[in-house]
Amino acid sequence: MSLVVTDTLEDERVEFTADGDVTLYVCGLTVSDDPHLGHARLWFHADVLHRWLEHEGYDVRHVENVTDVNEKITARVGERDEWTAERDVAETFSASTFSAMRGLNLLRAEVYPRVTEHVPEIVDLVATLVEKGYAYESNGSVYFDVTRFDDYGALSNQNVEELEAQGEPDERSEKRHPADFALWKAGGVSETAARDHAKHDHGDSVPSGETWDSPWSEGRPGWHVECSAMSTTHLGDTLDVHMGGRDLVFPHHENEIAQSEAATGETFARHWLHVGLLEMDGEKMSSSIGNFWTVPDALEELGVNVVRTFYAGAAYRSEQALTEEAIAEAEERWDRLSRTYDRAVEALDSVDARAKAEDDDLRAGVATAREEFAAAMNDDLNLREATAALLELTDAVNRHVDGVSEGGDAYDYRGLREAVEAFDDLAVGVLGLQFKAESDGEVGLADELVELVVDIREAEREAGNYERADELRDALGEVGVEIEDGPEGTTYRFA
RNA sequence: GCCAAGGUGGCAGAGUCUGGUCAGACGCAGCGGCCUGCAGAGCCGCCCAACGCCGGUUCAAAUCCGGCCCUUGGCUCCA
Repeated sequence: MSLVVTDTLEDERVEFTADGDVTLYVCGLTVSDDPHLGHARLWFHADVLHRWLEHEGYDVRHVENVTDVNEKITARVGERDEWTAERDVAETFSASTFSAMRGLNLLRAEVYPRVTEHVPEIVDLVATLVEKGYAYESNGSVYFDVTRFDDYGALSNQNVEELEAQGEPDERSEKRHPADFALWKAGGVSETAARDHAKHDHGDSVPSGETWDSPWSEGRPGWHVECSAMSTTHLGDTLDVHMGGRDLVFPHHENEIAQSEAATGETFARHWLHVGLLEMDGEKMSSSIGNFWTVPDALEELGVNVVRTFYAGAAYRSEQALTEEAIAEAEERWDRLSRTYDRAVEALDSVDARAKAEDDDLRAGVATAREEFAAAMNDDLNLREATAALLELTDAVNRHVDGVSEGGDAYDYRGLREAVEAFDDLAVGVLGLQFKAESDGEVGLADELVELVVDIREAEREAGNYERADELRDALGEVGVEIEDGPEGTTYRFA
């Protein structure tokens, strides 16, 4: 079975095609602030695509840029004492971005290129475009001439004639066509821009940011050209997949196509995948609107597994609303998966590998879950359906374990092992969830103490002192230990 | 105004390309049962109910065509 994806350029579902190696470029972050859950949504879906392609036998070369040259970054210079230059601000938020990515359990990309390290490549690309007649210099700045590129607007279905002006008012007079966009801008960040984007008062010393030498002027690279230069540098002229947020379709990605294809004459990207925006209170989550949850805060409050389960609840191409209900649902789904995984591992630990009992329901459940998971993933990465396949497997596992503890047949060692392998392969390997259960049999001090309390409570229960027993259960609950009384005694787990 | 993505049961979310075989699966919320000292977890069952609106094509439309309404995004920095 092959993977079908929704391609923005083709405007429809298309079969994913690539040879054994897949080049994946993700339009990354401008490091001017802590990343929020909207950014993380793109990362998550790129990560799951990466994981699924590897699962299906592809070698994935994943590159994600870090935009560390931007007027919003410059605008924050001086906000803290240690931020004396644009690079200081960028460094702070690059660090917080990478830390957030680790916290989200994202597979590492091969390279995280930065604009500051690719200025020569950017200048070369701009020079090529000028030589080929696709760009022109004006007052030391260089603009892309959209009228020279026939397919301009194909990605976003825009008509060049109807486009409004791109860029700041002061640069419009330098352009031949209002839709032309900057490849290189002479000089530093304008005082207006630095003041507009600032979160503090600059007073008299307004930062203008770093500038670089070029054939046209001492200046700064345009935003769109960075991605073209960096993706080509690391992944070649044609990308297999280019991913980004839906809000970047126009003008950013449209401009990338124009620059790259004008320069190389090759198709820039075979597949364009756009991730829908995360909404909060009916509008998109955005730093500039202020309705955002930072990744560190969300991880602290919900944990990586709930966050990832939440994202898996909606298709990448759709919008997704972040609501209390949606989070509660994700918590329930995750708890259910993780409890069942723990039960399966525990049962597995308690049986002899030579155990011969067979539970056809369990074994069929594993096979079905694997088939349905794969079918869902190949159907345009339908993660909710894929998760549903795993949740159906939890039913089969629970039925089996319940059946045994209620006096039925013995455990089906092989069936349980296959179930745990399926969870490890799919939930852990593809969805990037992390189960806590370890079957190493080690007992730590915490376990011994909890068992001590559980024993005391058990004695109270036997003596009929339920009030006292409930107090102990509540007390354990407060320190994060869940107690469950079952047919075969009391079990506990660290929540 | 122009461009794009959507509008399906209480919520969430498939199906729309390839008209009929599914308005399906999973989950949340709700209801009942088993189990239980209670709770939780787990299992089983229920949930009469929904295809934004108006036309058209067709033996047949959630699915195709036309018009309209609404939501979100883009057209300025934006994942």
